[in-house]
Amino acid sequence: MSSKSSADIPDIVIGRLPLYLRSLRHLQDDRRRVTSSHELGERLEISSAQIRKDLSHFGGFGKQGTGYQVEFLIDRLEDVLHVNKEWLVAVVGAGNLGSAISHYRGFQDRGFRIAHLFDIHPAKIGMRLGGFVVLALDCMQATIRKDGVKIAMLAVPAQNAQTVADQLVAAGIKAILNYAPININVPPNVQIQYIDPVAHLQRMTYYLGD
Amino acid sequence: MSSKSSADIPDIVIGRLPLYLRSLRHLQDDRRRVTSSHELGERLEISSAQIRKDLSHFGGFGKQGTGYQVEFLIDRLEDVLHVNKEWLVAVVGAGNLGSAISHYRGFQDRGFRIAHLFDIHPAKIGMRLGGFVVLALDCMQATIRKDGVKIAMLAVPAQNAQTVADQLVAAGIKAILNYAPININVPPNVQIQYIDPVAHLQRMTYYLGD
DNA sequence: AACTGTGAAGTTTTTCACAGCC
DNA sequence: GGCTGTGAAAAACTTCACAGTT
Repeated sequence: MSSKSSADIPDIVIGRLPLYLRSLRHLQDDRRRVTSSHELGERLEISSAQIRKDLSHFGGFGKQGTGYQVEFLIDRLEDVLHVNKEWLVAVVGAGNLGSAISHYRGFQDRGFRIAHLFDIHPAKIGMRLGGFVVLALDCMQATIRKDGVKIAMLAVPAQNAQTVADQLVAAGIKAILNYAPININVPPNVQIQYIDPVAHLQRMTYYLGD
Repeated sequence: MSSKSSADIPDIVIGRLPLYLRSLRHLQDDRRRVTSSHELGERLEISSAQIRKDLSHFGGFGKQGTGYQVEFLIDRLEDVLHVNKEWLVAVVGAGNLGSAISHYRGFQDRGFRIAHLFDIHPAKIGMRLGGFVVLALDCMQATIRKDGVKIAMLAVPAQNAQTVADQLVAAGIKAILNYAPININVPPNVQIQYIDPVAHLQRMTYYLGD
């Protein structure tokens, strides 16, 4: 019933919280004030018991007989995930992907603001992309350290990903979202997550047959 | 020891196979002929026992005392995942994201070829993007059906995602990779996977603290 | 009547540990 | 000696089912 220390809570539970938060926002956009584990579960194709158990790790957010207040639950989940403030994010790589990331509006309203965009190619440095001036990789470490940026998105070619990640870690980055299709080693106190569209496609073709 | 019918194999195992395949390709790029569950496990931060058990679902691919032949294992995993052929993929949405997807070179060598790029905006139709001419959404269903495309990447705004997904399913699409940050309903015989960078970021900020 | 929070039960997934082979 | 493949054991995760609350 009471909240526990963060080490107790399974990572798989943490991974679902952003999905709950996302669905709750959609409910809120539809002017809904109250919801239930059953309704959320239907939207997300997750069992209602699962949702109740996940949320119960952090305290009793619902009311028996009533359900969950949408706004209240959003606030609580934002607290838990530490997105009740705005995080600065550095983007490394100003190719097509880095450019798309820089133009994407969807980070801002969910707790993340792009602070800088870096690239190694002299031809790109100084260009404007998505409202950012492309900065040289040479000033990356100093800039990240100066502004206290803790999160980076890595959109460089696979062959450079480890080197750049090492520089990011040295500059004080604590979380990396890696778009390069390669595994990267980081110290245990640094978070890493991967985005590999092809891995998702291959997972689906397994079920498609020949 | 012998391979089993696909229904027996846990989806979580299938989800790891693309990662094994990706690592094996990197080993192959480094001219390595042989590897082991231990080496793969170190690179992927997965236990060696896990890798052996996963692979054993599909038959005995390794040799005791020796390990796994890199090329042989790549071929076997490509067979299992059905990426031993080239799949055609339709991209819907020619905004920044659709544009980045269309320019990305990394789909081709891993079994996927972009066949078409669709958008609804008259201003974009006819433009060249990443080697593709943007086609009107009106001709999407006919084009997909004509070419027998089975896979689509959805890169449209969240508010349009469900509608477009319904059209894709009606046109015969069997797998959707959805980049829109919203849950979508599809029939049970259609595969769906999600890419939501913000969900990954929020998962990491949980561990970053305030 | 409707819904949460939660122990207990059930299921899935991972790890262990070792026989068997190169 | 080094490695796989695999039953058995352990751990993790999900679902059940219901007491308790609104």
